[in-house]
Amino acid sequence: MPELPEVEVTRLSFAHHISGARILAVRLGKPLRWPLGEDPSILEGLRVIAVRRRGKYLLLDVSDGWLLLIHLGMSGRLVFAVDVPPPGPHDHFDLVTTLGTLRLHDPRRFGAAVLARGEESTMGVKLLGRLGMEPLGEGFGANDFQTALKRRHSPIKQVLLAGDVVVGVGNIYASEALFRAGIRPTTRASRISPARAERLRLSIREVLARAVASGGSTLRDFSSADGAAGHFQREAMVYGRTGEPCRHCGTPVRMLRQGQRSTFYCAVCQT
DNA sequence: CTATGGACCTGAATGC
DNA sequence: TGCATTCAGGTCCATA
Repeated sequence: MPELPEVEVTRLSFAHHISGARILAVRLGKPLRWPLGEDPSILEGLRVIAVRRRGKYLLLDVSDGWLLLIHLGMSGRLVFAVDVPPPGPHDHFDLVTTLGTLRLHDPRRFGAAVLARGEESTMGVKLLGRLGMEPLGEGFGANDFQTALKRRHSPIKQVLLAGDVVVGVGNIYASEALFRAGIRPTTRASRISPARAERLRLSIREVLARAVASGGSTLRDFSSADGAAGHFQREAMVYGRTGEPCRHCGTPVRMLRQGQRSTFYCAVCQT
C-alpha cells in the first residue's frame, strides 16, 4: 500500500497529535516482519518527542534516546484516535498514550514496529543504513543521481524500486515518474543520458510531491491515521490502466512484468 | 560488487 | 456454489 507519499501523509496526519504524549502501554498482536527487539515495557512512562520519516519508515523519537521504527509493508495502515476499539485479528501493535492510541493494522504482516537505541544502533543501521537519497530533500542532486545510475545495469524501473539510489519510489510512482520523464521502464539505468536522468529526477520529485498534496493514492484501502482517503489514483497516467488510452497520445497503455512486479507504460510516449 | 529469484502472509478477484 | 490460481502499495536474503 504505502509508498513515500502515503507514509508522509500518514505522518502528517498524526505527528502533531501524538507529540508530547506520555506512553502508557504497548499491546502486541501477531508477529510482524521483525520482532520488536526489546521488552515493550521499557517504553512505559516515556514521551513521544517527534515523528520523522526516512524513506518508507516512520521514526518516532522517544525520550531517553529510544527510537521506534514503523514500516507499513504492503498492507499496513496506522490509526491514531483517542479511543480505539478492542484490537481485531489484524491489529498487531498498539502504542497507548495519554493523548490517544497509535495502532498498526496490517493484514499481510509485512510491516514492522522495531524498537532501537537510536539510528546508529545495530538495528537502526541494519534497517536504515542502505537507504538512498531522500527524493524531496536537498540532497537529491542531479550529479549524485546521474553518477549512481551510471553504475547500475538493471532496468531503470527496478533500480528505482530497489531504494538504494533514491528512496520512497514504489510500484505506482516508479511507473508514473518514468511516464512523465518519457523513459521506457526497461531502459538500462547506465544508458540513460544526463539530460534524461535530470528529467527523471525532476519527474520523481514532482510526482511524489503532487501525490503527497493529494493525500496519497487509495487503491483499495489506504487511509491516513485520521481515516482520510487519498485521491492521487485519479491522476495516474499509466498505473493500473492496461488497455486504456494513454492520456497524451491515446495509444493503449501496456503492462509488463519486471522482477515479479507489474509495470505500466506507453510504448509511444516512452522511448 | 551487482543482478536475480524466492520468501514472507492474507484477502480479494478471477477462472474453470 | 466450490475450489484452485493469480494478484496486490515492500524488501530482505540466498544464490549466481
